[in-house]
Amino acid sequence: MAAHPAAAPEDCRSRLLSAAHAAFLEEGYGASVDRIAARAGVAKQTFYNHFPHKADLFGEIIRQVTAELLIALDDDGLNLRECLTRFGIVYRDKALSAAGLGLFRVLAAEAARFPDLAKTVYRTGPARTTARLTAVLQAAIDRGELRDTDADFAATTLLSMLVGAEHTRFLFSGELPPRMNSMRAGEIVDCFLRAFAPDIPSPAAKRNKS
Amino acid sequence: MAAHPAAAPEDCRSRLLSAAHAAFLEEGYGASVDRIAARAGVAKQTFYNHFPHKADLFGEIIRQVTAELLIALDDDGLNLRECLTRFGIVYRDKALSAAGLGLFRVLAAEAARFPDLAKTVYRTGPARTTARLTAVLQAAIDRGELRDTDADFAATTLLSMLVGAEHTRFLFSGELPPRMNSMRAGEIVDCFLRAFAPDIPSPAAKRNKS
DNA sequence: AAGCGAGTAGACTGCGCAGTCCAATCACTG
DNA sequence: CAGTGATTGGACTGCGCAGTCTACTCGCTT
Repeated sequence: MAAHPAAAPEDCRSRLLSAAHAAFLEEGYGASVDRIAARAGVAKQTFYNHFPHKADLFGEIIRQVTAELLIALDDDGLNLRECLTRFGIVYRDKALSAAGLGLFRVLAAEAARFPDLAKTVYRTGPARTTARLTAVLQAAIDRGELRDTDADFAATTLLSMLVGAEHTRFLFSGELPPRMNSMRAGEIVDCFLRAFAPDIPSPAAKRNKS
Repeated sequence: MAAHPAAAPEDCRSRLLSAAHAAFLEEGYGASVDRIAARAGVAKQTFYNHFPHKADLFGEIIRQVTAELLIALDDDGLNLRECLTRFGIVYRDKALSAAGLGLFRVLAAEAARFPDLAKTVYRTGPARTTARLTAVLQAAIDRGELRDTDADFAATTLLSMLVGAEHTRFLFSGELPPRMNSMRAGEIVDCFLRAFAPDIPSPAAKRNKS
C-alpha cells in the first residue's frame, strides 16, 4: 500500500516553488520541508528529487521574490514631480506589501546564516534602486531643478522618507498597510522637493496651491 | 564527581542576563540555553533556577534592551534646529548601533512567535518616540517656525529620514556603521527644516527652470 | 508486455534543542 | 558542626527537523 494518485507529473516543481514561496515568506527559513511538501500536495521525497538541499530552494525563492519586487524608474518626458510620484507610489506599494514585508523580515532574520544571499539581494534590490534614483536626481540637479548636493544623499533620503518608519510599524505591530499609499507618496515627494529645491535664486522654488 | 568551584552565589542571575543579552542580539531567539549558560560560565540547571522558561528570559532581555535604547528629547531653551540635531545624533547612534540593529533584527524575525512582545516594544519604543517628537513639532508649528501641516506626518518623516535606508543597508550588507553620524544628522535636519519651513512669507511664484 | 522515469507513503537515522532529574559539592548560618 | 540552599556536571526524555531509504504504483514509451 503506497502511492495514491501520483498527483502531477511535471508541475510538481512549480507547485513546490509556489508553496515554498508562501511558506518562507510566512514562516521564514524555519518552514519545514515536511510542511512545504504538504502544502504543495506532494511527497517529501519529491521535494528532494527537485532540490538537493532545503537551502537551495530557499535561495531560489528569495532571489525570485527580490526580482518580483524590483521596480522600473522611467525618466521619460514627465516632469520631475510626476516622475518621482509615480515611482513613490509603486515603491510604497511593493515595499509595504505582504511580500515586501515578508522578504524583509526573513532576510533580516537570516542574514547571519546566509550572508552572501543577503548581500546579493541588497545589491540587486535596494542598491540598484538607489543607484537608478541617484542618476535621475543627478540629472535634475544638472538641469537646475534641484539644489546642488550629493545626489546619492538625496536619493537615500527620498527612499527613507517613502517607507522608513512605516516599514518598522507594520513589521512590529502586525497591522496591515492601508491603501492611502498614493496620497501619501505625493505628500512625501512634495516634502522632498521642498527640501532639495534650489536656493540660489530668490526664495523661490515653492509649489503653490493647485 | 560533580560541582567544580560553584562559580558565584548571587551574581549568577546578572551573568545570565548579560550573557543572554549578548547571545540573543547576536543569534536571535535561536541562541540555545546551553550556549547561553556556557557563555555565562554557569550550569544549565542554574539557568532554570532563575527563569522558568527560555521565553521568559527572552522577554526580559528584549524589554531591557528596548529601555536602554529609549532616548530623551529635551525641548528646553534651544532653538528648533539645535534641538532636533541633538536628538538626531543620539537617535542615529542608537538605532544604528549593534544593539539597535540586533534588537530590530531579532524582533522582526520573532514578531510572529511573540506578537504581544513585538507590540509592547513598538509602543514603548518607536511609538513613544514618535509621540514625543510630534509634540515638539506641534509646538514649533504653533510658534510659526514650521508650516502648518500634520505634526504626526512631520515626525514620521523626520524619523524616516534619520535612519530609514541606512538601517536596511546595515541590516543586509553586514557592514558596520561609520562614525560620521553627527554630520549626517545635521544635514538631515537641515533638509527636514527646509521641507517643512513655513511658506507664507515669500510670495515667489513657480519653480523656474534655469 | 516489458521497462523506465517520476511520484507516494511511511519508516528510519542522526542531530540539536528545551526542559528534567540526580548525586555530589560548595558557602553560609545557627 | 550540622543543616540548608544554591550550584554543578552530566545523564536523560521527548520532540521536531533535514535528509535517506524502501517498497510500491502509476503513466508513458518501445
